[in-house]
Amino acid sequence: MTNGIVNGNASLETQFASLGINGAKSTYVPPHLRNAQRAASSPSPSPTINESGWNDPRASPRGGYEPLRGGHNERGKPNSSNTFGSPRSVAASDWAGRPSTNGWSSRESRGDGPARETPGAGVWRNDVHVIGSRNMRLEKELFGDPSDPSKQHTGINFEKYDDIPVEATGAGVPEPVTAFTNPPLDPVLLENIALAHYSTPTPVQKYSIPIVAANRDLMACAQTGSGKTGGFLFPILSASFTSGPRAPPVDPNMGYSRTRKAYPTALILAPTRELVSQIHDEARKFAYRSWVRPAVVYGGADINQQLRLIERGCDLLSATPGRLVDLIERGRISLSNISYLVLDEADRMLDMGFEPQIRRIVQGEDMPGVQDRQTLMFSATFPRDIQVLARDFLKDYVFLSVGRVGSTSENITQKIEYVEDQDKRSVLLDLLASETPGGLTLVFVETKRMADTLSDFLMANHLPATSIHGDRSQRERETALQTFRSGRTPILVATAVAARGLDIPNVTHVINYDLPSDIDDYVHRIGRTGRAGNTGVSTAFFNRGNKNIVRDLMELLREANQEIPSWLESVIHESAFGNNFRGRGRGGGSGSGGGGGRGRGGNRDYRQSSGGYGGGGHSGYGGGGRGGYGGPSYGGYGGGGNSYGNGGSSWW
DNA sequence: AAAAAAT
Repeated sequence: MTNGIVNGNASLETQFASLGINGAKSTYVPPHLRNAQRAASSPSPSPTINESGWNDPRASPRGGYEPLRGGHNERGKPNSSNTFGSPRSVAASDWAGRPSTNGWSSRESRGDGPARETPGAGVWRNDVHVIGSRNMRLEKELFGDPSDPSKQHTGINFEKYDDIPVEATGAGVPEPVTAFTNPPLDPVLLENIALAHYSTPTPVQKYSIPIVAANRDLMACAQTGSGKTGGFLFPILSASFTSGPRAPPVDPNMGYSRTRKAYPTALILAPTRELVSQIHDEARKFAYRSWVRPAVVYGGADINQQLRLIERGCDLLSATPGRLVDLIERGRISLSNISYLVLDEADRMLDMGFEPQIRRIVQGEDMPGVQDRQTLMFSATFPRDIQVLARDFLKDYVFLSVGRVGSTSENITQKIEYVEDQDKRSVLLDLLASETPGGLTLVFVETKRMADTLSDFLMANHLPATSIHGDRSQRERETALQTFRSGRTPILVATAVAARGLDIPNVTHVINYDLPSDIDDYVHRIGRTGRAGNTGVSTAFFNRGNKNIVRDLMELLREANQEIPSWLESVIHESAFGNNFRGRGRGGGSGSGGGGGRGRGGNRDYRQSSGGYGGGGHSGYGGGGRGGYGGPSYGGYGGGGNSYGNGGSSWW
């Protein structure tokens, strides 16, 4: 939810203008930064100038903060007892000799006194969670109101979820919860959950809440729309609210370094900037009124802005790997305080070549070892490289497999049209012409160039379209997303950057102008519609160039009870002989690959397969047959040679 | 083959 512009179009202009007024270069400030700054700025800001926070002397990199020597003294208190590493001299009952918990991470927690407290933000003081006062303006910004369609809450709350198959395996799986209740969740979190109008936990949440509460690690095969974000935010925030901040370590450079270092206690890694931004927005909701300060860092945005915001509080950090590594190298973020690590869309991150950065972050820096933190990993699939990552990053984890939410849900009608490449444009125009007004249409293409040319083409035809892809600037990307969300440009042409995770309410139609070559991508793409119990339509343009996906596509359509055009059947026969493009290990390409297996490892807990490493084979899952979802397509690697299919490698 | 991501 890219917010910040919800107050109207003027808001954006005003904020850019205010940047100019302050004599700064007109650096682009992404929406969430504007919000965070506003939230952090003084309680009674003068309307426009302070909106950006830049006029607040405390926001200045030089002028604002206290000198660092001597640690982070609380304003108005004697300096002597507040140095990092030296016990605080406070009443015996409270701090228990801990150093300044929460570090410098918020002014409030440094005891700035009530006058400086930010409305809507709490503090951890004297071992007590002091809840911040309510702030209606912030509440409206975070949770929206019923009249704001761009803030509708999605992906949560429907009975349909009861039908989604969930499998939890591992030693001693905690019983799932059935509701958001006080034990195990912190009351403050419950209030925020209520504000967000979430009434019932989704399957992922039902399991993840007790799993994390029991200090277990989690490997979850689940897709967005399954309430994944809440699945990790709820238990982590709940535990954080209850137990308070973890004491930051003594930094040997503290007295000399010019810069402050942030010591987040929770880290969330995700593959794309927009996704990270969206997670951060959720975190802001559920951290409301608590001592936890969410922060976010990603590339393409002004790093100095991000640094300033980090200095204002960085307890729960959402990040893309590259920018995080950068900030670690600059010595501005330490991971030594991490209690919770979340890898979201892990398979996607590996696909994108993030493994070196991720390994560096998790294993090559100062993050506590696997035994000293809790790790949650989310992935749509569970191919071998993810299994290896799970083995390295997780300890005795619970494996959770949630059925495919997007595709199996019958609220998406999937249509496949045979369209030759040269006809695609005119077919698209026809399709868009027959669109019912009020809905949003997402058009997926394979290349960035195509995204540009196609959106240009649509605009030339007087259609309100925009585009998003990785070669556009971050500013353009966010503007595109915002105008799309708000309905000002109800047609968005997108590359894979928008395929996963983005939660955009009211997308009524997903058009696969170009089909992806990977069925998982297809599933994610169509999952952008039909959310929140709404119905959605997906149309795919298929031609002979898409042979590589036809088998998986048919399987999927069948699974989802969708109509399968007869010509599609003939294409599969065309390609059945000659080039066996899938080389599906044993079975010679017959349909026995198993529903959902997709030659990629499916989403089974491999530890239960014979030959799997590490796992104590416990029972509970028969393992035979097509179990509704994620049928076993491999016989466990390690034993039996190459039955593992092509393990995610390409066939060409 | 393409996309994404630190600069």
